[in-house]
Amino acid sequence: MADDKLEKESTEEKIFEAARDVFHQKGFDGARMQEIADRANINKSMLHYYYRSKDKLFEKVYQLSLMRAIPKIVILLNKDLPLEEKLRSFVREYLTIIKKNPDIPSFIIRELNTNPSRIQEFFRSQVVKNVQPFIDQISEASREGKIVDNLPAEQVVINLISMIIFPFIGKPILQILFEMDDAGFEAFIDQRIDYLPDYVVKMTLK
Amino acid sequence: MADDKLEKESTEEKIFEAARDVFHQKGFDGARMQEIADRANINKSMLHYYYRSKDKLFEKVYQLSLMRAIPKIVILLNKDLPLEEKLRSFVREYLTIIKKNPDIPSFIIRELNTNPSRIQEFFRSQVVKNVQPFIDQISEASREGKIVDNLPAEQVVINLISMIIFPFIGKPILQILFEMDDAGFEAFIDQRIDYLPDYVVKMTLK
DNA sequence: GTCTATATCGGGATAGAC
DNA sequence: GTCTATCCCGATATAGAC
Repeated sequence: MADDKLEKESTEEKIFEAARDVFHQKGFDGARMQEIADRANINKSMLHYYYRSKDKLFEKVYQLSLMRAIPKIVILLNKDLPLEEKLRSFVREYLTIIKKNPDIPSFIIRELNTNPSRIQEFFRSQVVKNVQPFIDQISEASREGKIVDNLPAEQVVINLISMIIFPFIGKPILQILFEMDDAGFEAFIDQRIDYLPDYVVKMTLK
Repeated sequence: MADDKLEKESTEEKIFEAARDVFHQKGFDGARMQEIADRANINKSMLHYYYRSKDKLFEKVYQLSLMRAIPKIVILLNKDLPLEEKLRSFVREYLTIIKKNPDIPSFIIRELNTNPSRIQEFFRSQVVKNVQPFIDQISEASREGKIVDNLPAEQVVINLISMIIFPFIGKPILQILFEMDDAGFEAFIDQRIDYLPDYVVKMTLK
């Protein structure tokens, strides 16, 4: 999807976009250089001309995928906002970003579970320290007795992330279970964007 | 884990268990017949002697994995219980089962997202009709105004499943984010088994 | 920069001896 | 049933002409 753009677009870009699509769908192990070439409508040897190897190409793809999924969120988490407001906008923003890149979660999760080492360093260096203020803010609130059931921050955070990310990862199940087509799924996500921010606040804060 | 059993165990069983471990960790595409053979401590050609092909072996593995993860749950969902009780036990039972087979969720989700056709038929034939009564029960409750925010059944169900399954899939993220080792993760799950059943009821029913 | 041809290798699968 | 040797294909990667 996404193209049929007859506009001029460099071979390098065409390759990258094709690679992104294929890696996202099939994962590193399932991806075939030939399929990437076909989708980019170029000769297979061009892949190596521009990117040297499958590994290097993959590296580029997942770094950009992570960059696209994470930094915008992280900025939000570092702002000096009351927890309630931060929860609300975290859920809304995150859902909105993923909606635009709906195959990134399953891609990242797949690679993370299949080949952790390749990708873990990015998390450790880029994500952890930026999420820490948010975690601290929740821990603080919990100590002050403001969190439902006095849950520790880990539980609150995982509940948040679960409800935001999982629907995209579980899309195939969802579509079978509720006989949804792609349009139905999008409507389903829009509904989530609508109610989930307030819902999360309600289920988290006393 | 799980072995070092010096007891006699048939070659066929050793192969199956090794295959299960490798397929669960690496997925179909990432798995290597050689690695399975090594782990089972047998010769590679034995794999073909007993299971003909990688495809056939995989088929056996994922069918058993699904069988292990799903039927017990499904029975529960068909019982004639009040919704509140059903929610509570659904969450508790499901968490407990997955805790014993913690790598199954990411395995199933990976294959479902990577190669849907292979696995979708099972869901369609085995799962959907058995989950339907549960879905109907929730829809009914929603019509009667008993569900928080009057959420439709799809949203309720996905919220449930998300909170149950995602922590296992997201384990690598969790472990980085909260500097958890495996013991820490298990404690984290035990905590969920403890609070989540009631928590879910509270956030779902008025 | 783009193509064709080819090298190289890994991995699934089979043959056949024991 | 178990082993060794080998086949064969598919996939990454490179060489080299244009």
